[in-house]
Amino acid sequence: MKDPRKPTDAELAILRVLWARGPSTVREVAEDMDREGAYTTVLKMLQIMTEKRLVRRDDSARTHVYEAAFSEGQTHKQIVTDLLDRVFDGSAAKLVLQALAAGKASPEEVVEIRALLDKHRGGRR
Amino acid sequence: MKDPRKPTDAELAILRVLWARGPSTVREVAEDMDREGAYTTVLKMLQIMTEKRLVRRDDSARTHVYEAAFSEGQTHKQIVTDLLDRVFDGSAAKLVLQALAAGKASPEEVVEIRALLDKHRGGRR
DNA sequence: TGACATCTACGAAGCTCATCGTACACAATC
DNA sequence: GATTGTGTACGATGAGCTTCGTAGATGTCA
Repeated sequence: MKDPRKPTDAELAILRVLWARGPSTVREVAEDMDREGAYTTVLKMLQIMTEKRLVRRDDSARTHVYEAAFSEGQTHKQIVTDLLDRVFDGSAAKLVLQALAAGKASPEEVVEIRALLDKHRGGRR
Repeated sequence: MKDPRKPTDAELAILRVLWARGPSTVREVAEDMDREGAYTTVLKMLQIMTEKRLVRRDDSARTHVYEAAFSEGQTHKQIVTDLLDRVFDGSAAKLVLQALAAGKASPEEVVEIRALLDKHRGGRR
């Protein structure tokens, strides 16, 4: 159990549903993931994620209800921090450079990013 | 073999050495990674990475020489693109937001990022 | 040539992830 | 109270990753 907040791909797929739906049962999560016949898979994943403390389980009723233990923002931040350390020598600038170089930023987003920077610099003053 | 350009952690560690050193032998790579008694491990990794086309091998001499198949920039871009799609709904702005929120960006880097943005907008015109 | 160093190849083992089948508990319904 | 539906628990499996030991080929040097 290295870092409890760095979910795998399958875990992330489930977390996405939980973030969107809020506390949910296994059935609800499974149905929100188009996948066929995946009920027990989702159940098992949620059980494992409970052990890992990625989700919280309310098992007071017969049908358990699961809830993400960390917010989407916290998790994303954790993922980025990890990536920064692991791949980009901790340099946020390098990462942003690649994000832009990837050509996935629309002009609107560039404007948005600039606004973020303004806010950030403001906070640093 | 899903995406040949998305290396695992151990692969990345080796690629880092290759990017820094240029074409290298197994021994050279192994020595640049402090790890103890890792010679055959590095060899095996390089063999696997050759199969995956992550590195190129020159086996004309008895001692083979390995070279990264993709540049550091290409690889980083690939990693970021993947992350963007997998985690951030393809939104570069969300990713940058988290990078800044992670608090890993120094004031100097913020300046640097701003310069990048200027350049990027210029390219878009 | 014989001893030794260096190199590649290969297989096995331990691990995590992800998936699914099966078993069993409990509730509702007729 | 037997059947059917819905739920959890758990084990097995297969894939991929990483590590390392061992075997065997090839070069070096006294």
